Amino acid sequence: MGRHSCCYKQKLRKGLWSPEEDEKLIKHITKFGHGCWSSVPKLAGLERCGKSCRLRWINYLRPDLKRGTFSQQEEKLIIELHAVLGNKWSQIAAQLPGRTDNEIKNLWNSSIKKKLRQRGIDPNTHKPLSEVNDDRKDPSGSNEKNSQGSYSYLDEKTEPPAAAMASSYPLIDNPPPATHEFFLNRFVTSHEAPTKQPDSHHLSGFLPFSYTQQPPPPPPPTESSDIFFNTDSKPSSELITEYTSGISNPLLSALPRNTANFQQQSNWGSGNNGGTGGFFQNNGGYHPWGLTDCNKSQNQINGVESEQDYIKWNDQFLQVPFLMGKSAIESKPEVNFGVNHELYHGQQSVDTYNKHFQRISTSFGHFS
DNA sequence: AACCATGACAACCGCTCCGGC
DNA sequence: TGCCGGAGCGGTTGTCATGGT
Repeated sequence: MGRHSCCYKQKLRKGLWSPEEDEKLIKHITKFGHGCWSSVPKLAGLERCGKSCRLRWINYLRPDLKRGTFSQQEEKLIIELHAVLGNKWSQIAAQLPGRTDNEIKNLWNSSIKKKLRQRGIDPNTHKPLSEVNDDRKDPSGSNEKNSQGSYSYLDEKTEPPAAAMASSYPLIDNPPPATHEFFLNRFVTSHEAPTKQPDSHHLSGFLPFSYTQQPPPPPPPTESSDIFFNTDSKPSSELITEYTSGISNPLLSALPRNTANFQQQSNWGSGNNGGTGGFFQNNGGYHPWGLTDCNKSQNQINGVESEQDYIKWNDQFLQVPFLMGKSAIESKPEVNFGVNHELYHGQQSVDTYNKHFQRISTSFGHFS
């Protein structure tokens, strides 16, 4: 327990990642996928533990991350999800495409908590502070609605929704009785009826998506992923220049922010990339992060894999078309995993489905 | 200009879970 | 069945930027 076993083996770097380390990690994962995280540092030439590499990739380098400040809608959603799920940051993050659990957790702790308290809401229980403090009975009568007849956590004239969550959820149309019990029931139900016609395009494992007004998730690829999946991509050096010189390409703005800061503070991006293939080295269209398996031979991972193997590998990647873009979905509709239950091979239990979804969404980030 | 407080965010740590053997 | 190692999660700490005094 405790520190990851790989960390004991050698002196490993800790602390902030340098641009050079980032580049090594990105290059390795875009080319080979991460496979076993414990093997990544060695293969990528990093003096880091695998755990650190994983964290850096998932929370920062992954191309499908949505950078930038959270929108008010996102904040609302986080609050609503937190009311249901508690500090299950990874599950909350799963409902916010492009956001990481760490990011959400930080936002919660640094900002949202405070906002809620200012509004008189206890961030832990989502009940009025007064109710939490003196445990008053029947607090519902004291709650007031806003002009729209609903509660809003983020509006200035906000009243706590704890007792009236049903009417508070802005995303919910004709809501059921709110409360954790409802959601828990919903959760159970979703697992009990694997063959049931999905009532929306959303996964039903966590939330009552049938009540949401959210449109079905669009055929995935995020803008940022297009950078990597683009088969006629620009030379990497050009991309780097474009990115580091003012983010002229909107697609590139989705990339980590402080790499640009690093650029200011170091010579990263100045052309001295150590003679490597460049930051965004293209791999013929598809990049297999997250889908390697630990059985892949070291030789293959070390860059001597055959073309055929690589094609197979890309084929495997195509099994997750929602990450690949519309064309991938159209070409393989039968494996339209992640869109609804029926299309997920129809036969598999929802448990399996959810499990796979969890795994893949974790590995790849989240579809949007 | 120097110091301090605060906030945002990146990263680490400790732990649990899970699959393979 | 128990052990082990890898992956992942949530809590916490560290670092840096910024604003106020």
